[in-house]
Amino acid sequence: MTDSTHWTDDSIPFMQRVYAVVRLIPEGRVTTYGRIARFVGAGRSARMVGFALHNCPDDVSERAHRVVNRIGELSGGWSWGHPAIMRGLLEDEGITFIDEYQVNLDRHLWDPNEELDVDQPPPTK
DNA sequence: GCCTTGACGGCAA
DNA sequence: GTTGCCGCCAAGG
Repeated sequence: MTDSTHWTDDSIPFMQRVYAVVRLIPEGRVTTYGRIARFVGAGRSARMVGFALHNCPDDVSERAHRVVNRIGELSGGWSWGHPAIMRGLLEDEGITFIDEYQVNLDRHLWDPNEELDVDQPPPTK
């Protein structure tokens, strides 16, 4: 395939790659910033992932609550106004928590590196 | 145009 | 095993 658009395509803005991954997060699953960063070829730039989501469009914001840090904690829960809102959304999707604001990654972790293929181009919305 | 901050992660001490 | 620092890249002041 002569796909000019793949996950590690340099012609695609980093933030846009992050948005694409977030949009593909299945309902009832969670992922981490580091996993996404590594998948898009950002390596250790997990910080950018969070920063990208801070300026994300509304459609991505709808799925951003499924993105947590490496320990499954609701890092910037206050970005939605209150972490309880985020927790409620996750619980409604069937996500279980090992703590008040810490999800059970061992049970719901969705790793793009495992579930997706770099050769499979994003929707490129 | 330069410096600081930022939804984090990994490694070193 | 825990705490702290540095690194990553981008955007705002």
